[in-house]
Amino acid sequence: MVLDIIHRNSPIPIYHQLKEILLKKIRTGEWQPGALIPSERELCETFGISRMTARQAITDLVNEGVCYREQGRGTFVSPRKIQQQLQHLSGFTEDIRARGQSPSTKVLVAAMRPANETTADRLRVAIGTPVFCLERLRLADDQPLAVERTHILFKGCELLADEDLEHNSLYRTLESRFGVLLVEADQELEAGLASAEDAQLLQIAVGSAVLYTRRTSYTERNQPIEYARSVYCGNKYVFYTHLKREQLFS
Amino acid sequence: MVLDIIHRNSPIPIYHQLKEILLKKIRTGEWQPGALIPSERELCETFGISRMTARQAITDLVNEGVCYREQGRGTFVSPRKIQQQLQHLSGFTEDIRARGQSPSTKVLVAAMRPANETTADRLRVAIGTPVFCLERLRLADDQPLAVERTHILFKGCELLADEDLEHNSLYRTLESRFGVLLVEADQELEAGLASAEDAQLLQIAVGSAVLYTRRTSYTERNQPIEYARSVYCGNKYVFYTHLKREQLFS
DNA sequence: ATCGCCCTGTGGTCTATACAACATGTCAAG
DNA sequence: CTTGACATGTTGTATAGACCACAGGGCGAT
Repeated sequence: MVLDIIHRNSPIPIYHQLKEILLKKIRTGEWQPGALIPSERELCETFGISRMTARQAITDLVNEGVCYREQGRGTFVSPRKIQQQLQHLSGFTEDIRARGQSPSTKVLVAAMRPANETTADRLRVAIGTPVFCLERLRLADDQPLAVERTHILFKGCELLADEDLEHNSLYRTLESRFGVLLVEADQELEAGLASAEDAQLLQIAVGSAVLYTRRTSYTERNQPIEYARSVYCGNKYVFYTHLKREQLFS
Repeated sequence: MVLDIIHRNSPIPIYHQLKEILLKKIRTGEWQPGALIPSERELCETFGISRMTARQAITDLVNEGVCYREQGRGTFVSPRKIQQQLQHLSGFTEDIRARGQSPSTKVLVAAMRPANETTADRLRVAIGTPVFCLERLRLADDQPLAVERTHILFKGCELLADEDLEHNSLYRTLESRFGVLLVEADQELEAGLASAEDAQLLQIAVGSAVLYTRRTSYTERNQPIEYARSVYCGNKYVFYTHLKREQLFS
């Protein structure tokens, strides 16, 4: 604690400096999840700042879910958490890596095709508009895990056919090679039974449990770029979500 | 504005009272999205409170996404959005109503029981700790749709046995009768096949597609209160989520 | 007409202080 | 041994005041 000091003439607000100091202790593991962090008054004393200022730093961390307070006891480091949200939009590649497995991909289809009714509706264009269709078998440790059928539409999307989408993440390719950044998505999940075609691809029995997902992804400008339908092996894939209640319209 | 007054001897904090007053103006549409709300100093003057107190109320609203600030200009009402997130934590009753169907419930079990290993782990207590177990069959338009098995633990949870949980929402009961507000949850979703027991309850064939969910719900203080396992009919229920990419730790 | 300064009002940061509410341990009275 | 009062330390709420940074309008100099 001694080496971390507050710079009073810095343009960076004191509460923000303190926040960074505390965050560092937590991220480096010096303060483990569940650990009691110094009390507000202790922080005032240590850094020579007002309690309200120390409190503001901690309040920020609490709002971000990094810490939680217990009146009369103190402030503690939150257990793990966070990170979850991001993974959902990071795609299959990152998802699998995050769980310590080795992802691989087999491209089944990668070509321009006219949009059917559902796809056209999701991407807000006319039926028959040519869109880039990508069908991929996704594997983890060489075990088939999902079939992903995605439809992409933006200016120049036909150039996706030249990309190596077996070894590169689709989302990273969109971002780095085409400057297309997907930041939001609506997703539906539904349980079902494996069809003959899906069963064969996934090497499971017809009628096995599978999870269907349908996802529409949007750019910052709220423009739909991707519509993806996927089929996941029921016994090999679990979806995680973190839900948060908003007070509005209670 | 004249009729809304702050009660100084109320046990409810002033900043919270102010927050409610502001929220009401927004919800009733008196202040439309994009509208400029009174300045912090103006609110101090109007309600006879300190600026820091007024500021705390507004800060809460900003953190909840209801308002946004612009330095040098003022504080404004946020454009819509939100709403989606809420539905996930609003529970079955609100979910079904939202889709225009009539929800009903049959309570199968409602009693205190010792926690098993999984439940104890999720609720962060010792194995065998008595928790309130609630098992309910959920129906929409009198059609069985899901079986919900939830375990709840907080001081006084045994009094839940006296509540009418067939006609009242569990979450609303927790909130209004016990002052327990669940604001966050971690949820897992997985596809599976109906077991004999679940199939009978849901009146479907054994081996039908079902969706399993496991959810741990937390209070504002990040304390786990509820651990729920549910089974949903695969062909009658679709989960919606809205995903958003977060910058955290970028 | 345009540029630039100043004034005013806004949110942003910070201090110093006070008391309330709650958790926990200590210790004396029963 | 148990109970209750008390002390201490924690976060929660609230006040009054100060100065900074920014936005925007007014107004004079050019």
